[in-house]
Amino acid sequence: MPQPAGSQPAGSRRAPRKATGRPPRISREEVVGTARRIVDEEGVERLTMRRLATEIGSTPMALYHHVRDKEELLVLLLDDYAARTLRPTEPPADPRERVVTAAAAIHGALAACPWIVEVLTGDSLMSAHSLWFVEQIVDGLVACGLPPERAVQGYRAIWYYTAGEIMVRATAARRRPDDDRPTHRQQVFADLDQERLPRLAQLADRWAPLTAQDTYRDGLEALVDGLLAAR
Amino acid sequence: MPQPAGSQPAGSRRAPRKATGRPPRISREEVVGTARRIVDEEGVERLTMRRLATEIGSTPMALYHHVRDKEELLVLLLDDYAARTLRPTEPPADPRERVVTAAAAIHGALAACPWIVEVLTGDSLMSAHSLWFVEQIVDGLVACGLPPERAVQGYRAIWYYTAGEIMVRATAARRRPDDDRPTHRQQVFADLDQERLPRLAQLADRWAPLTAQDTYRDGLEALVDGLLAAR
DNA sequence: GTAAGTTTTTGTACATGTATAGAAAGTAGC
DNA sequence: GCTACTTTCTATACATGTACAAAAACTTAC
Repeated sequence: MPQPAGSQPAGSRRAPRKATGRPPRISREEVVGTARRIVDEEGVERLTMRRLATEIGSTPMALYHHVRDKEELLVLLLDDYAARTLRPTEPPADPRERVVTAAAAIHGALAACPWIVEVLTGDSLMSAHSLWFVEQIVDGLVACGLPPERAVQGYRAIWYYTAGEIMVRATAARRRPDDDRPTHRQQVFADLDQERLPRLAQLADRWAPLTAQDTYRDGLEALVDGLLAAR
Repeated sequence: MPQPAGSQPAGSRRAPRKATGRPPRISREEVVGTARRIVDEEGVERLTMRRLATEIGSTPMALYHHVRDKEELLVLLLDDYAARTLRPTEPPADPRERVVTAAAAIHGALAACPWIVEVLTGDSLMSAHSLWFVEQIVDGLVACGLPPERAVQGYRAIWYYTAGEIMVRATAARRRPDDDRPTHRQQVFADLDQERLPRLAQLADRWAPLTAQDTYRDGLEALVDGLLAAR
């Protein structure tokens, strides 16, 4: 089982006895750093394992001793990105405001980083560098009077909402520009059954501009208010 | 420009003059139907274009005259699935209940269909067969007193929340069973900074069971209540 | 009949992620 | 020195989606 290097056996902190085995020529940091440069300069779609290997001066399969697979590499990139952009700020005094502000901060960071959808998994947000914001959300909900279990549930709801918004947004943006075929939505709205779906038919022409608006914050506040209202 | 066959020129309804060009040996329906069978029997990961082609008795590239690419094929599959499982039912009288019921119906159908995450795009839900439920949601929100624009916003928020939940759920389930490395979450929770993140540290051991619970409906109701509360 | 035009099908080729096997480069024990 | 062991790296191979070009099978115009 190839142990993904990087974290040396945490047991013996001192006495760093000489490592055994062939000495590495590349490091995980070098892999992630170079990958970051490629993504920054040319976009995530140009990041291939072969490209990354030649850029580093190695071979594709050598990378796999430092990252488990490409997905893990992308998660590391996301974490790296979060570490650089998500800076804790002075939290507002009002606990509800603390929740909203922290969620909006996470959302803003992710929205500015359009390629993450490929890694937007359940655990993605749990990177060490975003935990402070999670803490703000959970703690804010508790401070508003929710019992801890409900606060965790509330955090999860907020995360679902946030991740879903990011995903839909990114998918819409990923549309190839030279894609001249009509959108699925356009297609469907074209022949609406006025009898069966009167409300949608009535809103058909206003649908596109309405869905183009950024209403993340409105929905977020509604969700938080709903969570805080005792049921 | 290869016109994706299937919809013949809608202009001349009558006088179905003989089609020109080489007559097709396979149809879009056959492609989708066979794909559905493969997915049903062996799972979506076994659905490859080559496999599908040989199953039909054709060649991989021939498929591309009936579907634009594999993603479109998956969207067609999802639509087909929705058509079979999403049956309109008698909507509740209470408009708020109508909203919640319709959203839960969509969520239930998607949750039972674990492979859709690969297609869970912005437009995916806009398939013709799910529009009735969208109508229920929008109409219910309007009936609760929201102006139409706010109702559309509300529908979008509900969809973000729902899609996010499905995505996170599916990603968690996709974990390969023989994956013995610790989850990212476990990793992170292992060394929590008690000083900086007291709330999370306090909840660390309860986190896993809490996030295993299905709380979709609670969050949905909170969201709907928040949307309905005039701000 | 033949020629032109259109649509579908086929064959070949490429880029990609990554599995697998073995070579290379070091340390420790003798 | 030599052998055993460990870790890292290299070479080769495969499955996949799909781009591209050419062939095949029709209809229509002459």
